[in-house]
Amino acid sequence: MTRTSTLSPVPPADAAAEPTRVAVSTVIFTLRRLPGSETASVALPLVRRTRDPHEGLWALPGGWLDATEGLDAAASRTLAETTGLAPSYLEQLYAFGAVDRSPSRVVSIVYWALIRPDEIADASDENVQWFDAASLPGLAFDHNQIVDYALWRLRNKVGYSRIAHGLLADEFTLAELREVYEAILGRRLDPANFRRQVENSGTLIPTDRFRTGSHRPARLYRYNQDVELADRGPLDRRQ
Amino acid sequence: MTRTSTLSPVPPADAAAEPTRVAVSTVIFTLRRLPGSETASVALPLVRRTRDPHEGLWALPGGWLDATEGLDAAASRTLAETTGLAPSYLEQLYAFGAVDRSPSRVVSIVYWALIRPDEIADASDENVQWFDAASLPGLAFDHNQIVDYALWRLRNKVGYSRIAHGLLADEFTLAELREVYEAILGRRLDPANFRRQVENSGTLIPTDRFRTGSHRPARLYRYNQDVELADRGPLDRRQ
DNA sequence: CCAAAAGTGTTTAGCGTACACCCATGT
DNA sequence: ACATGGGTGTACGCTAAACACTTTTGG
Repeated sequence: MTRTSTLSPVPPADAAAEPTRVAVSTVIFTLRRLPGSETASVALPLVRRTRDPHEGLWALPGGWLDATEGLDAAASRTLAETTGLAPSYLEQLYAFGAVDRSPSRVVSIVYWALIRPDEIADASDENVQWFDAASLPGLAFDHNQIVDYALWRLRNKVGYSRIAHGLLADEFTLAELREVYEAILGRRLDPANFRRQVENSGTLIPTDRFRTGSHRPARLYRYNQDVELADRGPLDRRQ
Repeated sequence: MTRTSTLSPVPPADAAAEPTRVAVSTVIFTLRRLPGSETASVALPLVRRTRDPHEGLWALPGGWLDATEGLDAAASRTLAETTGLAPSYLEQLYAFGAVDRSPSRVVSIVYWALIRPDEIADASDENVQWFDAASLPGLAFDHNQIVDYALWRLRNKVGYSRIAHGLLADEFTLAELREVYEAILGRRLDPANFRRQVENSGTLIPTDRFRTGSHRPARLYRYNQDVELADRGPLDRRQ
């Protein structure tokens, strides 16, 4: 038998009868401080489905891939169309393609994203609602599984990458940065050790300004733009 | 404006005129010792394209996603059909979907895989050929970029995961395991320190048997099946 | 003055690296 | 016997963690 590349120009005709469609969804995280809570927690927006399948259930924001746009662009577009949000960080998470994950055959390219709390326009839209990541309802499709995986990736990546900055404004105190880490990791960090670690990492630039208001003023820091925020997949890899 | 999930049951009609197709490809690595070389090196099989686009160029093994199979199954199937290989480790790498990566619109779900050298049946197939990963020719589509990314992921993952075992037989000496690491990382490792690290990791079980043949016999080890080989994405995550 | 957060210093434990050294086998 | 890889011991340097301590503000 002589084997050749099966990537023929056109797939078999029978497959074209009910083609597999490509959707793009995004798990977008932010931090918020629940009223009466001491600590911040991870939250994400969900969109109520207005059609079958799973009409009425909450689902990840997303939509169909357009023929004229790349995957990243599709993620940004569908996220904006469904929620009005524009993430400060966006990275591909995983492609989900189990046969039974939807009544029709759908392959979903899922992204995960971060957004700063100050960039969230509180849209008075009853079909978009923010949920605490730790206590989600039953979602449409396999979206609970997807969110769990995105959370795992977030917690994992915060350990070796600078992504926590995607949740903060341009200038921030070390306490604010530490709060981000604590919310994502779900545990308290030693302020003294945290300071040294982040100072020695070379990713922060101290400014001359201070955050005042209570107790001793805290110095404000900026990102060091020379350092990559995080690996964003193969596409912006320089070589 | 009231936003809703754009995941309507059917995509727009104009998009169906020239539908986006889903392909699956695999970067499958093994180790081989080139004749006359002291060290092993990473190698991968490529398939010669027998049709346009890029007829005559070498490409990653792959094929179209079938409507009745999941993504993982499609990767295994297309890999077997094009090369006859069955990997010992298989993990999703990335979804590539740039508009201009192929003349027609194709989203490729790319996997990366490992196979043990002893599992490679040397097929006398002129359309499948093994290449040294460090010196590839110009490949079809964006496949050079994809291989580079897969190599980066391999090198990265070998640092915190047990995937190196996917390139070895059931029983192996520490020198053989070390050789795998050295080939992937591209640098020599201290035998003494390597031994301690891997022994303390708890992933190896010493057997009573030894590899003899030259100099002092070396103890053979087995995998500890209780320890996960590596994270294989969200699908076999237990919670 | 006091509370509380900002910021500094010090000690300890663990781990990776480098490297000296002994052990066991084939030739 | 000796060369060679298998295997052990040890010292050094870096970093994370724990925690005592000083500084600076608001009230």
